[in-house]
Amino acid sequence: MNPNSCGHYDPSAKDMQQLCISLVPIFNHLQPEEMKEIAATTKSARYERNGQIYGAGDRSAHLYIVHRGRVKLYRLSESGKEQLIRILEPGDFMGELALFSETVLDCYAVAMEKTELCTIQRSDLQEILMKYPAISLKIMEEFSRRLEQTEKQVSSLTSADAEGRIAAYLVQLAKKVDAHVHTITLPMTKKDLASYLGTTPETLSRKLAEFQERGFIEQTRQRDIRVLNIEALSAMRTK
Amino acid sequence: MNPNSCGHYDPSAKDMQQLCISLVPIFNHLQPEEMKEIAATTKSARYERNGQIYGAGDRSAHLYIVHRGRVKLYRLSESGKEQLIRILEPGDFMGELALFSETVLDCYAVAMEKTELCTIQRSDLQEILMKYPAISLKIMEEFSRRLEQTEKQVSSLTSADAEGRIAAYLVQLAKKVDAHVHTITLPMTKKDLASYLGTTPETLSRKLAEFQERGFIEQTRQRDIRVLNIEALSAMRTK
DNA sequence: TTGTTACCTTGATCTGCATCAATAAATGAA
DNA sequence: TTCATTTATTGATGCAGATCAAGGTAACAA
Repeated sequence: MNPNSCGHYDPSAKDMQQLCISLVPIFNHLQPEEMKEIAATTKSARYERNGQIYGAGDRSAHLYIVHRGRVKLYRLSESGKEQLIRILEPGDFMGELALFSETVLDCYAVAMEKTELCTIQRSDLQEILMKYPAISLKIMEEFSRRLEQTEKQVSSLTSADAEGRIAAYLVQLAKKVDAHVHTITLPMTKKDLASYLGTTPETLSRKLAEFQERGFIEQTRQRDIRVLNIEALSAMRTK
Repeated sequence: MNPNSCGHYDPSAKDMQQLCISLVPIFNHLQPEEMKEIAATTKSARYERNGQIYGAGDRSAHLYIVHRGRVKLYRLSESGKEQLIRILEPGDFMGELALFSETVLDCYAVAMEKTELCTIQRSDLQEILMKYPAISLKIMEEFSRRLEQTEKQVSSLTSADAEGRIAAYLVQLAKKVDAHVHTITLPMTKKDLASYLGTTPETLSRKLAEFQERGFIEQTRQRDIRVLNIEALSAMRTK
């Protein structure tokens, strides 16, 4: 699917496009002229909240790089249930499968808020990669990070129960923020989080209530949680 | 871990090493001289059945390419249970995480049979990739394939029950072999397969027995299964 | 060959959590 | 602001499958 058919292409914002290139990790190590050259091959696209970037069944041959905003990637199961794959933040990219194999996309990409993407066409990117091999190294770095992350997700699904997975997720989030504050904000709805963790909203809700009961956490607002006892949560992975 | 400390390094088999390079998909598209150049930087290592190639906690900076034999990659859960990540066959590679990030390995690699690997050092590979950018494209292709595969595994763990996952696995195997024969051989023990599918050997055994009861399959020898009704199995994914 | 070990199978039990249902609360649009 | 829709919570119920146990079988080493 051409991004222009959903989003808005703004041909006048050349500087902004270059900015996009200079912001994302896979390109921001290049020389200014190199960036300029690449920027010339990219297009920019904007999406409103809930705007669909692509859907299952599309045949895209683009690499999408998130410049601003957030994108939700999900699959639909047989029964129509939404399974969250991951959330992309600025600097992340998607669509790479279509770049290397001639496959049909099997998941949906939707903007979670006002979002701006850079897109690069398959053929253009391949030329760029042949010319600037260092970019490939960056992309592979990102690939391996994501592969590691996804493999760990498989591990946690097979080796921990729902309670353990939820606890581990909170610990992981808490460790990212300031070590003393430990107030975290869930990056998505609890419904989506439940899907991501391989459980249901009901179970997630119950487990969080139980953690609070036991004094491990305190739920302040809708998606804000203060972690009070990170050790107890850490000790929770079972099996 | 240096492969030479576990396996046997055979410095006289230069031709064999070159052969190794010429056999794996990420290198076999190169010109003969290019292959020769790369072969000069690789080492060969042999492992006996059950020989450990590396273990969790090791700090490897090698890319391992399977030349002959099969390698089992697994993680140990908190409780010491083995979780199978994947099985590598000739042409597959592993250890790529260590090539791009300075992380400690968190899984085990063990030869399932007499196995021969090529190893390339991190620094050597990075030089090669900068010199021959086409290799990076091949590696990224493989990365994206694996990422897709792993993401699908996550999907199946969250969206299908054990019965559905087992059925889907059989279908997938059956589709790989000759369409008319439909006799498949499990590539691993049922214990490992259960781990891979996120269930227990007991459940796997029971479900296979049930499938046989219902006439969908026929279990011949230990790991041989004749698929009699692939449609019924396909229709089994639930949720 | 024999012994040893690991693997597989079947039975009985028990529990974690999905599911269905019914409010309540929050969010975004108008 | 108000209304409509999505999201979150809490209760009651049922079942798939994990776990424990024990006997049978295949694989491998000596």
